[in-house]
Amino acid sequence: MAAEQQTSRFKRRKMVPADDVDRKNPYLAHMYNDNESQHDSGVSLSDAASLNGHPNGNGSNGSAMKRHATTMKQAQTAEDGPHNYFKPAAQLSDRYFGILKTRRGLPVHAQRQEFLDMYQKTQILVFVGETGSGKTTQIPQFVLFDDLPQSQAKMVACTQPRRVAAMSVAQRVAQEMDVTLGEEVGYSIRFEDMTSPKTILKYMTDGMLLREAMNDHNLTRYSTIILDEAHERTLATDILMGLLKEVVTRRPDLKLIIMSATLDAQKFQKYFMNAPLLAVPGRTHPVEIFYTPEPERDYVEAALRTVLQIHATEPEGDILLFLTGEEEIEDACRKIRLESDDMIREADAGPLEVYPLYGSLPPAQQQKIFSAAPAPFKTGGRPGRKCIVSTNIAETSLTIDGIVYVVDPGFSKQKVYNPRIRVESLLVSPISKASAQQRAGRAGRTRPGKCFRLYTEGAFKKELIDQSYPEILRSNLASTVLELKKLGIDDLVHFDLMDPPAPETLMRALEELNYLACLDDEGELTALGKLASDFPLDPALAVMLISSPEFYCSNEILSLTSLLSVPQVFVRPAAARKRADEMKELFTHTDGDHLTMLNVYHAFKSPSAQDNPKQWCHDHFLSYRALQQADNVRLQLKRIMEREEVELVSTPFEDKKYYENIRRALVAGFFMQVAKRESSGKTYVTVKDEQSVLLHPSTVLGQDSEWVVYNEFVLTSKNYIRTVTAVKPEWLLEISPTYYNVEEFRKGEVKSSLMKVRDRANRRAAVAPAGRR
DNA sequence: GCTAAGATC
Repeated sequence: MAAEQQTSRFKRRKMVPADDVDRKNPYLAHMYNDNESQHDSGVSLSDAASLNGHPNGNGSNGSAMKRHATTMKQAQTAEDGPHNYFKPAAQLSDRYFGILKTRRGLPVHAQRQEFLDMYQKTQILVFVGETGSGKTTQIPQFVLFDDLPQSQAKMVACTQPRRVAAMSVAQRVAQEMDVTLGEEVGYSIRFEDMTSPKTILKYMTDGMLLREAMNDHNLTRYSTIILDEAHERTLATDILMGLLKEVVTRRPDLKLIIMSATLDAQKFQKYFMNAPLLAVPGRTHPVEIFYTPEPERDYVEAALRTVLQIHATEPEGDILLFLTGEEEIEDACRKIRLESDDMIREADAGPLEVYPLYGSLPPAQQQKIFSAAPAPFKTGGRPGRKCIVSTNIAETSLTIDGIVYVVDPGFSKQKVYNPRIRVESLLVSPISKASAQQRAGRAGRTRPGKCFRLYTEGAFKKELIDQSYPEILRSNLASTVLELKKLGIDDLVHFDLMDPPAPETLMRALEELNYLACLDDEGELTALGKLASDFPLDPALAVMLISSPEFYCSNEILSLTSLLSVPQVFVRPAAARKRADEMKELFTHTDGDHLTMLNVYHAFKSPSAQDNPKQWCHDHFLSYRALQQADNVRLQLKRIMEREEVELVSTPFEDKKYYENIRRALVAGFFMQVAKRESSGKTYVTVKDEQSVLLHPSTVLGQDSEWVVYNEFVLTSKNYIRTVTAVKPEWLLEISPTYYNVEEFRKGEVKSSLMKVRDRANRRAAVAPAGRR
């Protein structure tokens, strides 16, 4: 059978099981050569009791524990109950003891004493724990029993890159500690603060901790801060690391734990003044890796072929295929379904259920990936299985049990930033070795699995970089620089980041903030800049919002800002493009996409739509989720505006300047994102950078607008500007004279055109009576 | 002729 042959084209390669790796792990050297026996005996209960008093003032159970001098034995005694150590009045439940037994079987538990020894000795600790080690749930609890934050009226914080992780881990740990979620154990994410004055352990997003740091530079509420998943190197984690590196010197009482997957632990150690490192093995099943002997020309085609081969020839087990984006995924799903139907008819294959998975999929659709694989057509027949075709959301954010086969073509969409043309865009790029490993690991969650890499072993070794570049090296840093200024970091150039961005990127950010008048010419934060940093928004959006009362439309700009900070509100399913476009026309404002979006929002908030908003959105091909989210953001921003006394005003809808005012306010924030149509008629050129661009095909704007502001630059098959609205050149000169200092423009169509406009305006001004202007 | 995913007092 052809499929059989093709499978054997994969070169077999045995992957070493995680445990073996760890035995040979040089980071673990310290485990085997020193004084671990000294703690083995532990402190006897009576010894412990003679130490300091119980921090709760209640020694009802466990032994008295001295802060930063406790032992594993003491903690375990306390955990063994019968009373809840952190809630002395409460008796521990049966469920608690059930979970406790499981917890004590986790790999981290075997090294609890070792962890305590290191934690007590050092201010900063790097902790490496692989998947399945239990680090995220257990380490914070180990810390609690030694740090005793309640005795200092402080908390232990544990950051996560994702909201869902912060929520679900907090939920789990509250159960493990037999407390109510939101009391002793809570979480804090945007739009939801699930903590109380009782809280001693708080899981939170890294962005949330960063926001807190802006108002409390020393993070005084915390006695220990744990940065989890630090290897993901999110922008917020990177900045927190730089910040905390300074905070620890100002606050000798603060302890810091950096938790990461193994790969670059030494880098963290080095960065944190050679902090000691503790490594704990994970618990996963071995995954066999296969490579293609030759490079594949068309990775999608190769991926489909591989999936079908697995279905035809491999034993029972579900398949996970990684592709790069929505359209590619939907297309692949369609093709796999077609082919598998043929296989069922012609080759007696088992049933195959195919599910797409990507972030913008409605939650109900996302949930489907967890449904059980289909049963064989008849008992004893060929196994049924499910195949999930996913973006890299399945690499870190979503874990699907039951996956035995992973197909990895080796690509993902990644953000790249080019400071020269100031364009952030998404490009399909090769993944890193670390990502490839993470993907392979998805096959070994429940039992031994196989991973088919659609590239050669040579390519894996030589062409893939070890780690993806951290986000800070791939982003426009305007909002980061503003945050750093607000964090009290004056000297950005010498701020010690783990991977300092290119000087050009920093310069661009400073320049942009200076044009936005958030920083003065000395680089100091202005009043506007301070105010802008209070909003969880990109600087351009924040400035637009803050300026909008001057244009009598802050209510409208508030709505628009919210809409621009959430995913696309227009839905356009491949099967109903025409109807979707017709529906969009109902909202179209011919002057631009911004105004069209605003029309959508107003319609959404109208009583007739609010009657059954979900249905209404469905009928009008709009994303209910996005609009709801926009509503949420709007409320949050509105509260900040009220607090900061930014006026909320509107131009009456009947006023003929209603839309014009909104368009002018757009210019106040986005004057740097303006393009002019070239005389040739089809293409546009961005001002100053002179990039040749096209209007994105989704725009409502015709080709008749000479000047437009755009919300984003997307670099896909061509250079597009997306979400565009027509503006008048005289507004540019009037609203942002510093940026539109025409003399400084490079010679060209933009310059000559703006000069004409300026001269016309000047003539008019000269003629007009002084009092009239 | 449209292409990620995660985050923000």
